[in-house]
Amino acid sequence: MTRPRISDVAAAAGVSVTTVSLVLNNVESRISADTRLRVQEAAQAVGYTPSSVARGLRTQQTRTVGLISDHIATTPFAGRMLAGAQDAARAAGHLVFLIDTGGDKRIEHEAIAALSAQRVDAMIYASMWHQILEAPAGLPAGTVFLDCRPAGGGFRSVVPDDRAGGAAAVRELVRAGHRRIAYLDTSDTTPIASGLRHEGYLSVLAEAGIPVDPALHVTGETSAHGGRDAAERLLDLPEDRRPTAIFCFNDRMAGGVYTAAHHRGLEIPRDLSIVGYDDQQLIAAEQDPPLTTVALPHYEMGRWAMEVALGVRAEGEEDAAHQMECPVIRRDSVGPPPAQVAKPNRRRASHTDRLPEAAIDR
Amino acid sequence: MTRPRISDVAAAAGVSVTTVSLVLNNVESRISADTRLRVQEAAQAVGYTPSSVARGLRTQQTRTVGLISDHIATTPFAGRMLAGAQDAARAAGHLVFLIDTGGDKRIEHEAIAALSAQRVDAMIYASMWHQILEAPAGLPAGTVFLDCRPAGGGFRSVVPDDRAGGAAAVRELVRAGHRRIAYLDTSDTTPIASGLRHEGYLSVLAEAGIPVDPALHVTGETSAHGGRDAAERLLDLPEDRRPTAIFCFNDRMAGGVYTAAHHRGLEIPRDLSIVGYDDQQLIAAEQDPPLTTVALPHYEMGRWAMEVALGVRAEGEEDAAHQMECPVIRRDSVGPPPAQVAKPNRRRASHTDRLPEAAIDR
DNA sequence: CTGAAAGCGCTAACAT
DNA sequence: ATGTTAGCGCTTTCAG
Repeated sequence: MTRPRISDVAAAAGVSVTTVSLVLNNVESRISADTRLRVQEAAQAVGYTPSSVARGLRTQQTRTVGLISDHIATTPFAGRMLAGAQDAARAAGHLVFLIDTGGDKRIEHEAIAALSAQRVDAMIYASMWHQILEAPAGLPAGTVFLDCRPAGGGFRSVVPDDRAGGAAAVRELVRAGHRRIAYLDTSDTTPIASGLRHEGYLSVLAEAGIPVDPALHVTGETSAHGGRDAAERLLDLPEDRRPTAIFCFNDRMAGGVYTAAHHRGLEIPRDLSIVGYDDQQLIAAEQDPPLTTVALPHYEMGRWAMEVALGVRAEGEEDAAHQMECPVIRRDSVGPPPAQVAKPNRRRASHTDRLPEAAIDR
Repeated sequence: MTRPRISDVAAAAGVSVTTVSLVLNNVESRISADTRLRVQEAAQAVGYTPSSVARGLRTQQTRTVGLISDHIATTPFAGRMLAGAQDAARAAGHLVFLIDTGGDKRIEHEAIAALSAQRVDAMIYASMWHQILEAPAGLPAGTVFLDCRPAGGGFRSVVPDDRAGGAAAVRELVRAGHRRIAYLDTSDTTPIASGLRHEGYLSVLAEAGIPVDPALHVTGETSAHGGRDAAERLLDLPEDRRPTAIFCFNDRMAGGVYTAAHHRGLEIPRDLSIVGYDDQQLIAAEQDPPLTTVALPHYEMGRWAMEVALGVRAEGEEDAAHQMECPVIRRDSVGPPPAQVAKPNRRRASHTDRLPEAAIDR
């Protein structure tokens, strides 16, 4: 038994294939209402489903999109990007081919070729985390970069605004009254986010008139363990130099800070406030107390990328390299700093008092 | 500028399209070596990429597969299934359409229709977690179910062997010398895995001649919090009835057990041994000490599903509903039970001594 | 060893 | 208001 085709429907309805095509595609109502009905019934009766393949060949539009990524599909990390991209694609009536290259350049090359051969209407090149990378050869012109940017430019892209995100995190802490705020950074120099968040940290300190203490910028391996080690160093500082709050490069490292704090009998947020980054559900929401963190707008970025790739969103010229806001997710790991027990410091107190709300409020 | 087609290559090489097609598809070397070379060079020169769409129309084979899932792509959970499926697809020269329905039946229905319209060569229906579900209407005959099974049968499927997995977890504990082993179960009655793992638990207890204590089977919400609460109840038991080891429904809940243990000053595994399930990297590997757990063979299941869907793996008849082994991942949360301090119990001791290794060893 | 030609299933001029 | 027909770009008989 072979699949019914349009001519079968035409025969069953006693009309031409043109008519069938016209009614099934809702083209110009130049077809009479009752032929229309007859055709629809005939199509139903024979169980007809138009072939997207034939249609694609004829129209030169496949209504498919290729999404190439290094690891996003196979990693517990950025699945929400996929969800956003998918939703946008579905809304536009497109199907998505997903290829995870695992970071293998050869596979990536093949993927681009295969996707081109499939005549996808658009292509998205996604990364697991915010980075700047060499655009692979052979990418079609309209390709949009998701969570990464091409080193040489030439493609549209969307990435999180990590600078603003870092600033928002630290501002959260400054608002709560903290003055000794550490940045527990990753020692990995690859992620561009590390530096950007640091810039955000520095800018808010400046806004709030808080002097920078280099001892409060520590780094560690990007893991709970690394976070814990780095936190130990911070908490080993003499009491007047010890931070009352720690902004962590990510939630995993923040998890390590919890461990370090618990081991010293420090209660969060009473004795120490913590802000993470990434809003990884499995970590952030399940800490005790739940971790206040900055969310990466994965879903929105995925959606944006797909929408501009498909042309349903007309992005402005200046928007070719889009930055997306990272909202802070308030949970319970931030509180006011512990009351100063010893050596109250006039200088510190006065600064806190005249903290310009306006300056830290946007 | 339009894409070059096969006739352009033919013209450039001074041969017919037949010849071009033949050499580009490596068909029967009835083509002379030098025409072959000329054609290849011409193809290269004009930048020719065969259209999979046209080829698909002609051959009625698209070399594409549809993968419909509820949530696997957008959840931090089972991405490895995708990786396995992808790798198998790539090995077979197929591209995969991925559709996440978010559990929405209407979207699922549209997805099946869209994929059929695309004339995919095969289809996989995947679930985020092991369950038995009603097969949606319209699924093509050869569809294979991944991490789930159709209630009525009729489709091939692959799921983890949760019964054996539960048994392996508990055996791990029995081997370490434990006799008072709790099963910290989920209170959610949906997951079929819960009951299967319980069966495994019971069977190993029986094997080892350990009497079942109903007080040692507790349930909680499927989260760190739920795990913690349930663990509290277990640890509140009078000393002689308290478990020395806890097998948890999953790693998240096991994380809660760590918290409960720490709060009481219990050290793992010195005072309490723990085994989880799922091997979620973000949780299991980052616990302190790292959690011994049972891994779900996501990658292998994804691979298996794709291979049978594509027919590269000839599964036996009896294998239509395949069960895949869940390996235990040994880390550092299991140790011998704490030395009995009070009321040494002759019965208990004698049992431990004559524990039949053979019985618990397979 | 190579080429001509039919046809995969559809859409869209162009007729009528 | 509806039908005829020419392709979309390829593979594959069937002839030479």
